[in-house]
Amino acid sequence: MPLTLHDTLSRQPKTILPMDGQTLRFYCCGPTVYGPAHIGNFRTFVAQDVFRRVVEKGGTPTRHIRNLTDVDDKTIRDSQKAGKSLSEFTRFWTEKFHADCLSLNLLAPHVEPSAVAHLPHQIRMIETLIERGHAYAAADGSVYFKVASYADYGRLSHLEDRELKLGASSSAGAVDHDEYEKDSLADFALWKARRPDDGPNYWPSPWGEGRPGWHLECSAMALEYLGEDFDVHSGGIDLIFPHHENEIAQSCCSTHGHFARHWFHVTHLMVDGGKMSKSLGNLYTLADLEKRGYSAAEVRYVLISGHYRAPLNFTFHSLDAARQALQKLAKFDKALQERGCPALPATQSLSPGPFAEAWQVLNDDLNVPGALGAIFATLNKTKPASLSLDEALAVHSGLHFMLESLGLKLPVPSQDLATDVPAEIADLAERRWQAKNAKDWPTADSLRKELESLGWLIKDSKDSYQILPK
RNA sequence: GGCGAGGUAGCAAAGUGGUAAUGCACUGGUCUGCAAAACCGGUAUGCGCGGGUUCAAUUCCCGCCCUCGCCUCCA
Repeated sequence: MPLTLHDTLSRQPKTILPMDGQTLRFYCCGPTVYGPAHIGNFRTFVAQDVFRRVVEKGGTPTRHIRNLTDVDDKTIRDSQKAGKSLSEFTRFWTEKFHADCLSLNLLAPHVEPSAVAHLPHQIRMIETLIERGHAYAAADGSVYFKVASYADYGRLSHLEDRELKLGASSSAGAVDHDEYEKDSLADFALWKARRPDDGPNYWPSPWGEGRPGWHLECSAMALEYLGEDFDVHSGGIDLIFPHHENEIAQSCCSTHGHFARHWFHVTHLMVDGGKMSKSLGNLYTLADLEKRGYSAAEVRYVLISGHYRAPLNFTFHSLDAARQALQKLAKFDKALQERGCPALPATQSLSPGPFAEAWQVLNDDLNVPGALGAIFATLNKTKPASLSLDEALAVHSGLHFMLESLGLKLPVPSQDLATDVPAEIADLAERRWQAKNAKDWPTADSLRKELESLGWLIKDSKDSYQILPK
């Protein structure tokens, strides 16, 4: 079953097949490591992760590259503010990022190149662009890409006549005073000449000391690790313009390739119906949510619970819903285990089995919410206790095939959570049990109420009872 | 102003030219001394608004309203 995915460039759904017939090569724009990534950033990375998992589950190996932007205005500014060297500063945030990725069950990219580590590659690309007449050095030592030299500029973002429309832009007046050297307002920096406030963060180049422009790193690293031509390029929807537009221009002008064949963009996450922003106080990191008692798995569930091309509204209620949904899956899995299935399939599941519909839906433009719906529909009509062992094993294997495709790890069912019950609580519970057995309902009920107010719930069964944290 | 995405039950969110998946919440039942948990049910005559096409539209077409994103370095 081939995966189809919407392509931003052609605005059409396209079948995803590796152009070399073997490995699907794809590049994702990674984070700028100057602070903790927020859940909006992670919506994109999680969507890319599901994409990779579905491709691999479908039987196609992948080569996944995701860069780290470890030199730009923000990293330079904030590292100096923190009194740290750029590399020390970005290493710290890179490690934080990796820890979050691990918590969210993101598969590590095959290569995670950093901009600073690929300066020669970027310089080489600039030299080629200058030789071919697509770039020019300004008097101050900066180098710019000449947008007018590339006829196809604007195809991705559909802004063919950008310069004419600049007057309508609200930010048109905010021309960067440092970029007055440009021939045209539309031209963008490939190399930025050293400035006093860069501190010690500059490198030598044929045009003098300075640092690479942001757009260039992705082009250079994609070329290095994927070649001139590769299958899929991905990022947040905000990167379409100018970042990806510029990447296409640089890459196509410095090689003879077509660059990425397919563009996969993930729509932004909204919070409480609006944009996430620090000033509104609704910008959350994974750590913020964990502090409030939510697990990374629950966050992941919320992030994939909307289609990647539709805006998704993040709320705490949706986190609570995710918790219950995961519990429902976990309880079903437990029931299968009680029917004789192993905790996890002995080997990686190879087919969706009874969840074929969910798998099919998932392969139609990565419709995760549709797939989740189909999974629950199958769940609701399957009674583990009434299955033969073979049937149970097929359901179990299919379920895990789908969970692996979505990168969902099941929590421990809440009633199985081992908790330390304080002696005082255990004592109250025991007294209530005695009262109950003595049919002294008023005493039993008041003790149960007391326990509840202390944060503990009692779950009775025939011959015993369980104490659970509320 | 230009380009793009979206408006479906209390919340979230799929989907289809023939009468609306799924999760949460709510609610009825079974069970229980009563609860909780679990299990079995129920819950949008309706899919932003107004026209049109059609035997039939939430789904196609036209117009309008609203929300969100981008328009030079924000995933």
